Amino acid sequence: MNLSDRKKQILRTIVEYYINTAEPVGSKALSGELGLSSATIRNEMAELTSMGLLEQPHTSAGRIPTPLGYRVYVNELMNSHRLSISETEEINKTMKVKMEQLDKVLSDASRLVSDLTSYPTYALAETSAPVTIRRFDFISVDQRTLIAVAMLSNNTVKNKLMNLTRPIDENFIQKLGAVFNANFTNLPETEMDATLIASIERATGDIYGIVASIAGFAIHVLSETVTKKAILTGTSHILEHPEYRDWQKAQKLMNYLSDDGNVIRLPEPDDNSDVKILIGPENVAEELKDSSVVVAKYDLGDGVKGLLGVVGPIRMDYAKVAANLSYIAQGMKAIAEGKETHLPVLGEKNEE
Amino acid sequence: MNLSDRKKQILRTIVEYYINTAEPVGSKALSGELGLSSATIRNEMAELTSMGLLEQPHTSAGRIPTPLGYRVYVNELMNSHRLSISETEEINKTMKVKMEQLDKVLSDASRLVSDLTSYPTYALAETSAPVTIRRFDFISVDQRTLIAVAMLSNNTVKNKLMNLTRPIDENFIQKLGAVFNANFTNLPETEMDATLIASIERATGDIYGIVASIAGFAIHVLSETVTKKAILTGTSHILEHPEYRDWQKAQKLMNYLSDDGNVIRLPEPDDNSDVKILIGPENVAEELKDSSVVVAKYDLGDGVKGLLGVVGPIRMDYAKVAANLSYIAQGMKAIAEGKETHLPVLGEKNEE
DNA sequence: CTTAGCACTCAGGGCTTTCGAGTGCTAAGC
DNA sequence: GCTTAGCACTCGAAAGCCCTGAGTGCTAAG
Repeated sequence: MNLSDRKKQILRTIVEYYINTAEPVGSKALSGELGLSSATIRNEMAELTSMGLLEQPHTSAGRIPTPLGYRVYVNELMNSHRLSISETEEINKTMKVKMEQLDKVLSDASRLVSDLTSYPTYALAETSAPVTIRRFDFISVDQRTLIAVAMLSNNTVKNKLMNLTRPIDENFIQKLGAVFNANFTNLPETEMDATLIASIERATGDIYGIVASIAGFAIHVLSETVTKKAILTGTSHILEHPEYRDWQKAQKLMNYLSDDGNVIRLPEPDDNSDVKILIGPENVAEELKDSSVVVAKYDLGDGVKGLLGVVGPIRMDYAKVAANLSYIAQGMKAIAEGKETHLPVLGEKNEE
Repeated sequence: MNLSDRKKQILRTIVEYYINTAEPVGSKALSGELGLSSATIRNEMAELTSMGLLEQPHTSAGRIPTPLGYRVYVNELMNSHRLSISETEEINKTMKVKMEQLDKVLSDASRLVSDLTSYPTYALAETSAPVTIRRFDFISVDQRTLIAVAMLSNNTVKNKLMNLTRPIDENFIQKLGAVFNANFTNLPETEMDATLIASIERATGDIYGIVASIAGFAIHVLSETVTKKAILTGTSHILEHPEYRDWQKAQKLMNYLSDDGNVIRLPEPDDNSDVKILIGPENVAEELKDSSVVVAKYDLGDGVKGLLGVVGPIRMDYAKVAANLSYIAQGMKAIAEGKETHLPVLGEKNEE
């Protein structure tokens, strides 16, 4: 998109003005800001309108950006928002709380973003590398109770308590361990089939019916780790934005988001960028055509990756949201590792 | 509250009419239903109004129940809603899906209720009996990695993977197990103090700094099990109800509910009843003064108890909500035990 | 005690008017 | 040739107004 510098400046000013006020921007308002007469600006605006970057809600109103206008803004004009000292300090302070499990990391990060941006925020996690069981251990609690512990290739540990119908003997437990570790480890879920399980039953001489339970546990564990996890926070924020004052619109969006499946299917940033921005109609889902999505990816190591995303009106403060998202996505790894977070404090004080 | 039979009937009819339509009820509408002239009904309504059971939104409108009116209705007039065959069948069908963890039981039950009632629904779980650690096990994964497994008195098992700075030797692991099981089991969290931990460090001759980590893990585990868990589903339903068309009201309520702490502090049914109903101003929280809460309690055994609650407008179908809640609360135990749920199919087909 | 009749009230919907922000166009100025 | 002042025009939003009709309380007759 080839625009004169002045057109660029006008477009940028309009987008930013509109992001803040949610009111169509008229030529007079800009003339003060840019040192040009309103007439001149009207001429420029007319051209931007015919180029499809601006539109008028009705004849006698100011201009608002079209989705294409936002796209040009985001691609070419947006100053990357520099987090102010107070912003980074707030983030760091909140992050410092040491977090323990993945669940908590996700929900805390998501809450943090949604508090900072006033938009609903989702966090997704998935373990990308195919997980296998690296090792089994069996611990007898008492004569009729056994704990099966599975250690996974991604360094997480799962366990299950099993109740037996008759007393079990210690030798058998040893044998269970030996056989399972020899034959049932490092397998993808698909190879844990009935034949294999039957052969293990024979090898151990299982008379408790426990082998089948353990195999079931193993399969369950693997299937569970593949599942993506979604967390959603701050949906009620959308009610603050005038574009969702119509309760049906708000509800449509909230319903869409409250189904984890939908959230999981949202797109992710390309390999070479860390934030992706989808503006209004660029979204594939019908329910999101009137909204925008900003999404960042993070990597916690150990094969755990995920997305952190924000959903809001098309009139969204893309610069600020993108800055916050990528800063926090970046910090999540430190958090997950339980380190005291110590992200660099960025930027100087922003324009305000 | 002493009312003539006719007054009772009129009050009941008004409440039920208003629950369905959300429109003030006039004397004419009732005269058809009750076989009395509108003038007579007006006289009765005037009296009910002066008794504080009904009110008029404005002079020329019909009557709506006051919170006190609802209270009388709930206490004395409400037919307990009999779930229709199709209703119970739907519930049973949905419940039959076998659920695995507490988390899932809660969120499924909560979703089920919110789908059935179209109100936001919360589910709380808490383990009431103080939990202790019954037993520790330590499994070495490799030279520098150790899994600590804690088995709790409520038959759940927790574990944590620990990384060591230097290779560990098998004898030391044995010793760890012996010492921890002898000195650190069956203790409340409060007794796991620094003195005790120091003495264990001495007894094991810990040179890895691992004792402190294990103790930390144990304390964390215990503190976590005491924590109440809250799940919230279907908040967007409130937008469907005309009393929350004003976005600020909707947001006030949603915000209040989205803070787990608030939800946890909601009241619970008295010992002798299984459902509690709080009508509008009867709620202590300012944010709930315009809403009603219906809450049922359940008991999953193993010391896990909880609440299942619905929040909605004061004009709520108390009978139906209470019936659904208590039916499902009753069924949760079966679900949690992984049984095929087989609740009795209740009632005959309802009035409609 | 019930009911028909009647005058009265008042919120809500529809219609009109007014107001003003903003526009495009034209003509004058630098 | 670009910029700007001026002007007529457009049209949504807000305000005012009227009308309608549902619902009321009261009274008097059955």
